[in-house]
Amino acid sequence: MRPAGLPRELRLRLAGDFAALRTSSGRLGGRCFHLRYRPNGLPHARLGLAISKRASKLAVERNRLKRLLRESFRRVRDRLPPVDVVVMAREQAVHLSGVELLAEADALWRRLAAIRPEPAEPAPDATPRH
RNA sequence: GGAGUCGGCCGGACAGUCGCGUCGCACGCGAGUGCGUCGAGGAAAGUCCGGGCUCCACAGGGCAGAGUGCCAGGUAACGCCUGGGCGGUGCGAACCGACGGCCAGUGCAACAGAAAGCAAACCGCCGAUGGCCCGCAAGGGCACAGGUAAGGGUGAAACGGUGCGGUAAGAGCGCACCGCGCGCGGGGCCAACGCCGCGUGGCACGGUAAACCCCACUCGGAGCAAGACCAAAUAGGGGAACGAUAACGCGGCCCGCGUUGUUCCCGGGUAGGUUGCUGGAGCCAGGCGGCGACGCCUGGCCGAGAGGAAUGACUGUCGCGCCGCAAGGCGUACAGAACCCGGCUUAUAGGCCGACUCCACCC
RNA sequence: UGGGAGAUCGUCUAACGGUAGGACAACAGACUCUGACUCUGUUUAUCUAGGUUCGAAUCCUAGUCUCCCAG
Repeated sequence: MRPAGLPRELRLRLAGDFAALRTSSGRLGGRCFHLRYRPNGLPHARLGLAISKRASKLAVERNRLKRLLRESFRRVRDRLPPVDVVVMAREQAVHLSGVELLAEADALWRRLAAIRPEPAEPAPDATPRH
């Protein structure tokens, strides 16, 4: 796997993964992003995005946020601990330019990398909650 | 040169690095890797209409309900488009218009006003005729019966307009012209219409149907989470109700058609994959028919198909706009496909092309 | 995706097509030594743009926003 790539395996795609993050996870808050994380027992980090209509009513704005976050995650993912992380956008995010948002995301990645994950709790069973 | 109207079109370009998705090829046991290919819009938007497609019955009958509403044409269809008529706005090019029917019925019209509708008469005018009074009489007076709708005033709206005659005063009461209604003929795509001609009626049939309603036409219901296939799993558990004059499919109701147990509560279980999924009322060029919307023929082309959801990030050069003497700086719209089309509506920096109108000046 | 409902003073709500009313709140005054209560008065609104009508919160069309329902 190319080190700077972002294949689909590195994305959170199941509702159960999101549900697990909602119930038990650590949190970090930034000016325009909010993220939650938990160890996943895999050799790499995984990214999930939750950009709601609260962040912006325009689909083109929400797509821009998601693409910028994916790009940012792609560049730093091999320096991150093996956690699942879901990023939520706040309402102020849409008013910022691309470079400002990337800087904002980088600050969060650094804070996430600084946190030493607690020693390997067992991998979350993928049973989806109803 | 300035101001404007209509129609059509574009809505950044090129290069490099990293990255994502579809498809094809190659390598690899496999995970995957490499190369190539294609990868948002004119509105993809709002979801306001119309269709295709799928299932329910082959989409059937009636009632109810909803929509449309000058005429003709275009179209798969439409509430869309084109042409024409009528009305309105503008000097004009042009633009705008739910624009059928209140002599089928019912209703409404605040305030004002005499009166708001099968007409009536407040102020006014008259009082010829009848009545009363004065007078010998001629005649005069009163305004009781009565006549009148010309004038005043109210209102959004009050039963044609102007002129002449006529009269007691008046009045389509009569006449002329204008307007209006009806009929016939011509014109108009056998139409709307009322452009022209002829005849006829003294002449209201008031307004309102985006009031109920009437008339004409259209509409069966649901929606790609439609629907189809594959695999896996579970238990045909307990209770209650209805019962073939029943229940469900089926949706407001009835008929009709189809199926055979159906429904509710408690408890338990499953909701994984494939397909539908993009070649179509498709796009481009040329020719022909038509005022036009559009149609027909010939040739060429293939241009997204995701599924926690790809089409991105950065750098450089150029273009365009604004600021600045300059170096340079800033900006570069509205906005992101989700079954697919045809429309409508709304948003949109800047720019290009064509046709036409008005004003000013020059030849 | 489909279907339905709504928008009226700062807030909650009324109003056959005919001067948009009430309650709470705010402000001013009265009562009181002061405050509260009470009384009186005042201010403030029809989501936006068009249309129908003599006249529109009401009827119609388009838009904006909010809420609800089904899957």
